[in-house]
Amino acid sequence: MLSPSGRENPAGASASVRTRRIREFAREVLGYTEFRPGQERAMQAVVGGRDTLAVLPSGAGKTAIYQVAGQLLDGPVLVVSPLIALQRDQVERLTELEGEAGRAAQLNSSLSAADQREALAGVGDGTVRFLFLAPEQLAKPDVVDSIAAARPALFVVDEAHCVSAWGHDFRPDYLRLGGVIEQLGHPTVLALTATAAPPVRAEIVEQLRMRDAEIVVAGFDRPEIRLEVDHYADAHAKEEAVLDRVLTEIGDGRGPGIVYSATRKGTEQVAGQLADRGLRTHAYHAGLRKSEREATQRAWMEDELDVVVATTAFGMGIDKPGTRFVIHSEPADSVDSYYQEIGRAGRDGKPALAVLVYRQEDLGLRRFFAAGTPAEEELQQVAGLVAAAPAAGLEDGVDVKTLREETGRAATPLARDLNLLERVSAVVLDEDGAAHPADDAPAPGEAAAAARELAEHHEKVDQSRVEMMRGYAEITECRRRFLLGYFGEQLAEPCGNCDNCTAGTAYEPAAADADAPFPVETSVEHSEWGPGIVMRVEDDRLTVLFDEVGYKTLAVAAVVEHDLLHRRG
DNA sequence: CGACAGGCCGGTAACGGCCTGTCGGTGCGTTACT
Repeated sequence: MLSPSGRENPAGASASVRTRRIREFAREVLGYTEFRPGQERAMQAVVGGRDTLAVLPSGAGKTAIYQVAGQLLDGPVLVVSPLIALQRDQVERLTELEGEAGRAAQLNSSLSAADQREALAGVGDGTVRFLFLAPEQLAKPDVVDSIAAARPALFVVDEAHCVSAWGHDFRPDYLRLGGVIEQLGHPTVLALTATAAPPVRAEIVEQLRMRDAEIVVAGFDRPEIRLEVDHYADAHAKEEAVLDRVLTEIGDGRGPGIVYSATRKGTEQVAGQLADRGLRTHAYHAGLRKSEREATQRAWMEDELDVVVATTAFGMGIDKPGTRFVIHSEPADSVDSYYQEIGRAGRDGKPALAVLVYRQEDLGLRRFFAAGTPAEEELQQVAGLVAAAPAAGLEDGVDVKTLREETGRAATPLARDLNLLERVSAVVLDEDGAAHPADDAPAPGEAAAAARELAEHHEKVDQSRVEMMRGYAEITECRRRFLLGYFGEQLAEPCGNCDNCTAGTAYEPAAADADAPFPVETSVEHSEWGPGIVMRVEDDRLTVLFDEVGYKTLAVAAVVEHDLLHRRG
């Protein structure tokens, strides 16, 4: 079967023909002699036209999936990528294969208007096979129109956990990708990420409106990373401990490494103190000049630094296989983030170390960031102003600037309010970011109540994710077992490579038994919190992930005595 | 939620203690100005 371009169309071909074509292409063009776990299955699914979510560890060749699939499908491939720097790297990598895999281009605001037009024209005339862009580009109707006209074959969302982590307020265009995919006629969707717990996977599938999604999950375990948590009650003692751990590792010749701090100020303090002690180090956070950040990143990649002390700004797209340790001076906002961050150590497969230097109070900042359900009156005021706009003669809608003048509030919370109102179908945002009342919009009071409820739901889930981070820090059992369980994988034996295994506490409790009333992965229903899935069973406690309220830990005795949970399904 | 800075109080003055307010993370794009 030949497609109009004269290319064999594997979507219509049999599975065995697809397999042959995938293997040939991977060998000839990419030089693959064998696939890494999950890779070929994901390629199969995508080439067969199936929406696919692939959760594969870093370095497992996620890029190769769309390179191969993109070559075997008939039409351009869009790759949504969160950072312009990442897009640039990917384009460079693909350009090395140009001719075989097809030309790659990027579309973003760092290009001149002429270059942006050229990239879109290239997609239209078939000379550009891979187009890399940020979700914000797809908020522009003319961009979507010209891409739609080129009939894309594949829509890739790289670093797809950003949909759930950033979409709700920080980069709302991530949540609009589902609608964009529909506008493009629903090309095959491929979502890629290295770290996503089951609820994050579910959210990615839902937000991107993936149909009958094939979910490929491969090997979460990183046994080469030793896991440790050091507990401190005193802030000063904790700071000293961070410095000591770094100095010990570097002093013993195990380096280089990354220190993560929750605040910009924290990164500068720690970097300053490490520099005073003779280490080659730099702070890295989003408040530094671009040139400074690039210099630090380059020095890090070229082995000129012992340690980078960074906020979460450092990491995505930075792949340094010889990173020997990752030390956290504060807990991450979720186990998902934490695993992503420590996963930057030991990518060469050699032993590496992940230490969380933990103080319970440090979770406060994470709780603060997870909070932020706006007051209903605030939402109602915004909804009211938008609803009144047409009658007030504001035909171009209400923009954030106008709202600031009317309400006296800051732009960020107002943008968040508008996003919430948009998601409860009260408001429509146009390409300029101005708000218009939706058709059949609910009354402002009703809209505000619905929006508040939605925000509250997210807040509960986010807070429960912080609680799971606390759980990781405070368990006495095998830490790897906890981490893998969080991602839905069960480890049969304690790992032997975490502090609790070394101390022996990991072996003490009777391991989660099959005769527990609700074993791991049981579907349950709670009278107040609704349906959920048992994620963890300890001696006397159960952790359940509820659809509506996130993770909850329940005492087994209370569950039995008050008949709190029922099996489902 | 918690750390920290600044102001205020107290029948000495200097400084310790309390209260109050502010701030804290991630990046795209656009625009104004060098």
